[in-house]
Amino acid sequence: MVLHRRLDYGFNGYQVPVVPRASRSARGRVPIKKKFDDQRKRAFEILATVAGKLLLESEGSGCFDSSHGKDQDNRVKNNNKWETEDPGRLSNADPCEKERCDEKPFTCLPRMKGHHQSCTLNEGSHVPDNFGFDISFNSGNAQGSEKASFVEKSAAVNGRRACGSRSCKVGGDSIHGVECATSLSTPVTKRKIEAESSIIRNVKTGNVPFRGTLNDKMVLAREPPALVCSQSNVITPSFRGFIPPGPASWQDDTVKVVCRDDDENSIGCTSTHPSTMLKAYRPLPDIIDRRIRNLSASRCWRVAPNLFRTDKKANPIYHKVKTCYARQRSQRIFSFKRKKFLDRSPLSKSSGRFCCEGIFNSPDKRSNGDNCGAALGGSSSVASQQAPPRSGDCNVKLSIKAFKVPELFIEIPVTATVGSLKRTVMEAVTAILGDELHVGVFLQGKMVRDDSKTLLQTGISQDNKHHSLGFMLEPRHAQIMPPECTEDPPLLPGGTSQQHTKQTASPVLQPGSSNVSQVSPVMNLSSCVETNLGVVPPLVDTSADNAMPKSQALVSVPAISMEALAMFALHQKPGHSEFVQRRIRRPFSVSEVEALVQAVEELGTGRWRDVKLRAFENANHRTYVDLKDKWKTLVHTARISPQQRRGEPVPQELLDRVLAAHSYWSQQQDKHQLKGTGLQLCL
DNA sequence: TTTAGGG
DNA sequence: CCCTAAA
Repeated sequence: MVLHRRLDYGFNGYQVPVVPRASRSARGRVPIKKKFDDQRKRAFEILATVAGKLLLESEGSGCFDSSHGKDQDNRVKNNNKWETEDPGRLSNADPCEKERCDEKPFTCLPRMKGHHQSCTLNEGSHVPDNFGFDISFNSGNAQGSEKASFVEKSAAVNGRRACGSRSCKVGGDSIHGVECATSLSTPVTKRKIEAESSIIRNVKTGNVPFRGTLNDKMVLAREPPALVCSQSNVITPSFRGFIPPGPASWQDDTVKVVCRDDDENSIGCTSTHPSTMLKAYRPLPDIIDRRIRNLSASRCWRVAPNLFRTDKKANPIYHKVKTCYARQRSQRIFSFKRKKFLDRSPLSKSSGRFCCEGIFNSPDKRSNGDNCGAALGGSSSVASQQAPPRSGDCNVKLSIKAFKVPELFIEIPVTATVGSLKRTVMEAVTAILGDELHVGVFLQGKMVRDDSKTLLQTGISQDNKHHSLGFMLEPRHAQIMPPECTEDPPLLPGGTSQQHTKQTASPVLQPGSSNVSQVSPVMNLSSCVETNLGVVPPLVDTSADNAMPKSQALVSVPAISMEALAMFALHQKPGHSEFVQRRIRRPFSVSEVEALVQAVEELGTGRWRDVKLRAFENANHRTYVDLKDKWKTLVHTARISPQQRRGEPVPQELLDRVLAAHSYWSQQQDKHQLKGTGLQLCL
């Protein structure tokens, strides 16, 4: 019996504009211990950093445009203007830029109360301290408070305040500054990214002036990437002039949306649900921004040291940042818990690879030598821009305009809210991006699988083919293991299946729905299977305290699944132990709650280890501390009014049992205490 | 390591 | 969920 008519949305790729952000290394001092809100944010950060670096490197000497600040002072002044969100700044800016912003192209996300903030990087100028990168999606209509909060992020530029949330342009791409990074006097061309990884180690800074092509890119950027339901493949932005005549794979700024329902199991069969998809698409920037915002928020103190060189009076933000710094500092003792982290972090124990390290810095042949550097130094997906090879220098200059993200399938009940849909899409994308990323290269629509081939052999080095070179982000183990998309393995004791059934019947977007995503033939990604075989990717050591799949590209609706997927998207580079990651939030399902209640009823409170062993022995992601915490919240939940409860509703019956068990065991505890006291008194 | 409790 | 004192 079909409880829900489900809609399957296949997102045949997202455009992930490459937006640079600051490199950790350039930031100078890194906090001894820094906890990130979650791994996904870290993944985004990494991605953004990498991508942005690539772009920067490729664009070569991209620096701040002199028109926006011929010297530092002017630039800072401009920064101040940005900070005050003076839209009039645009009047002084490149007309194209203004136009671009007015038309809300994807590269010009509304930020900070709707004002686009951008500047242009040009050769010869410098990157301010808080020049940063982040990722934004191709939605020009991101709204709301998420953006505004960027205003809160501030940083110092060479001792002067500057808004940490600016948008700049690099070769047509927007750069949303998030935080402090390099020294002001550090030209872009000098900036390397050794800190994050050695990705660009071999990159030769492409000294390709992009001015000449800037407008071309702008033309491209001008068109909002409306979600167009078409049969075309995903398209990353490309130069119009370079659009290959070939099959739909290079249509402009379109994102294929494949919509399915239960009657259409055929992968290739697509229908269109434009309105729905547009809605579904929109939340992405919000999410991303939230991630970035949180990220920057979590780090706002990191830039503080620079601020101490500033003049308080002249820089109100100084206080804000300093306050933030002080507060965080007071809250956290920056003790470094690397060991703890390593012990707990699955991936850190395993591959320990940086997200893209395997791509750019792996020992294999896929990226070594100048070819790698060249390709990366300018890696260009779509908006490739190639300088004529100089004699004796056959480097390929590329510029990654955007990454293609693997196709994504979502199944969601028709009864789900739009908000659920948004969240689902977001989480799916997040999960993908949060995974251990692998960069796929496709040339003229075909994936280049042979990593050992040289660019020359592959044809990438040929000018006339450059336009069809693309980069795609794909989960590292996408081809290796079939990801699970079901809820956490039914690790609960007997009776779980019924609970799951109960859960499935819930109209709420429920994890237990056992959604099975469909295989994406395009991406060659495995489908989710309703098994708990625990297939282990060869590259990942699961001896750590988890048995969860680590790589999923296709994601089904369950939020928990999404969380689970993202959970292991931890890209930890050995030695970068400051990246202490917070575990992903994984709300307890009703069945888990039931199992917990049952165990506590039997064992009592205060025996969390036993509870764990009894009811969650195989749920490696649930520690006894987690169970204890959950019980605590359950008790609290049971005591508050149903209106005040949030999250997935717990059946009242369970909550009653919680209260009963809690009071009972509390009594028992009291009795024991009294007993002990009495004994002591007697003695 | 586990418990307990604050954040 | 995190952190940590205390057992």
